[in-house]
Amino acid sequence: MTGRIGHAPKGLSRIQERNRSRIIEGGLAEFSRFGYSGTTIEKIAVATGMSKSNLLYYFSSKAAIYEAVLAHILDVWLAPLRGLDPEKDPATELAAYIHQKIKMSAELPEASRLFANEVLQGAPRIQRVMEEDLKSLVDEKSEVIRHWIRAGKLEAIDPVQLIFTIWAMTQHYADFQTQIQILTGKTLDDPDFRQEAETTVTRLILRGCGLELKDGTGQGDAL
Amino acid sequence: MTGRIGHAPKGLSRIQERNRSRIIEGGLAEFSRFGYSGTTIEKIAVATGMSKSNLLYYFSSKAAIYEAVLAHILDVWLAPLRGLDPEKDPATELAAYIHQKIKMSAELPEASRLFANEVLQGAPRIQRVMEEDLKSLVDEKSEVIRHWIRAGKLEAIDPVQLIFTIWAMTQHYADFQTQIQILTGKTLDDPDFRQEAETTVTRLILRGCGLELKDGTGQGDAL
DNA sequence: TGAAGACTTGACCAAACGGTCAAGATGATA
DNA sequence: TATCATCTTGACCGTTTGGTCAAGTCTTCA
Repeated sequence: MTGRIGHAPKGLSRIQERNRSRIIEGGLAEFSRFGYSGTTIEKIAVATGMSKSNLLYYFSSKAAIYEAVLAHILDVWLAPLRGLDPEKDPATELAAYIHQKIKMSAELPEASRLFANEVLQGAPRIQRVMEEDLKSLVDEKSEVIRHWIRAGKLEAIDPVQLIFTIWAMTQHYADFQTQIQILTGKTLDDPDFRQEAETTVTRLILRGCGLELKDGTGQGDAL
Repeated sequence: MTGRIGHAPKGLSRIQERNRSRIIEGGLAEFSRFGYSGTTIEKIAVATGMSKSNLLYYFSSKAAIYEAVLAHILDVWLAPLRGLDPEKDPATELAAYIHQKIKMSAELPEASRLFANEVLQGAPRIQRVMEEDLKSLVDEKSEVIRHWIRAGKLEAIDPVQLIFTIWAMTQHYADFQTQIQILTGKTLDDPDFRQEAETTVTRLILRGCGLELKDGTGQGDAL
């Protein structure tokens, strides 16, 4: 009863750190599959190998787990866009951005699906984050794209529309994985399919902006 | 007790027809907003102005309502792709297809979100439909695209990837409406924004395929 | 070693939910 | 108007679910 945890970010014991991580991991798996309402604390407990009561020792409620999961993946999910560098040339940067986004869809499809689920339902729990952090990030990167356009490095195109279409195409591979697998038998786990997806998206975006990519494949992996 | 309804498609009374429609309509609104698990029969009842018991008079279970909703929108949702005509030229046809898909996302965003929700969760209830009807439709239309490519009317591109990217971009405006509204303050309800979206998507797709659109705007509305 | 906290759990509770049922209201038909 | 099938509803039931609690186990450290 004395061991109040609440939302203290400081002084997590080894056990707390480990168990909170496990819960967030299991929560991500369940929430991304079944949505918020379709997920029960009990199912997360089973997924993590812990008891339901113990989950509620570390998080005060189901909603608290959900929010922790969301917060945990938000930064990593937005990282690629943050990396868009106005000093480099747009073809390289856009191709790299698409590469990163495809990579995220391949390696963290659950994160993509969780966001999709959340936004689909009106983003009731991350509205504030979107209105503040995401909005300012998108505004900032829109300005980068406008900078390229003003510099004559890029054809005129609405920056926000450009960002939306990149999001749409890349995340589609994670969000609609089931459909894609049914129709093609493949997912982004298949290296050939993944390369084909990346090539297609890159081609559409770059050409749509009047750009050309020098090197056909094999972009660097570094952020 | 004698008035068995079950799944008899024949001989629906006027009242039955009206009430089943209302339930499907209300069900679409609720299921698309909150997902299957997040929707309660009671909420659908309130939305339709009927009692919970009465809903269960017309449909044997919540799952039955859900399936009726799904079935109801499936045909109309796939209609645009069915219209892809191999005899006409690809630029016109692809532009028309994108136009239709944007139109659907604008006018039936709930249908788009319902499908997105369903697929996101592994398509547990429409897997068969996708494996059979959708797969054969996509196969057929992929062949149309390949036909264009063989005839030299279209650059070489993977037909399935092309279809996926069109789906991704157009449906994104419905599925992520909340996000788009937060970031731009607009939705497809805004005529200017809708035109901008359609122009952007059309431009990316056509250029990506090495095509040009003669007429900039104002495509016909007819199917 | 032993005490004080941190950690874990099973039993339990109230609310919400899907679904049943019997009884009443309404509409069609003669 | 009388009759019967259709339609509608409130009361009710069993299950599931989020969350509480008291009691027990394990860690840590003097």
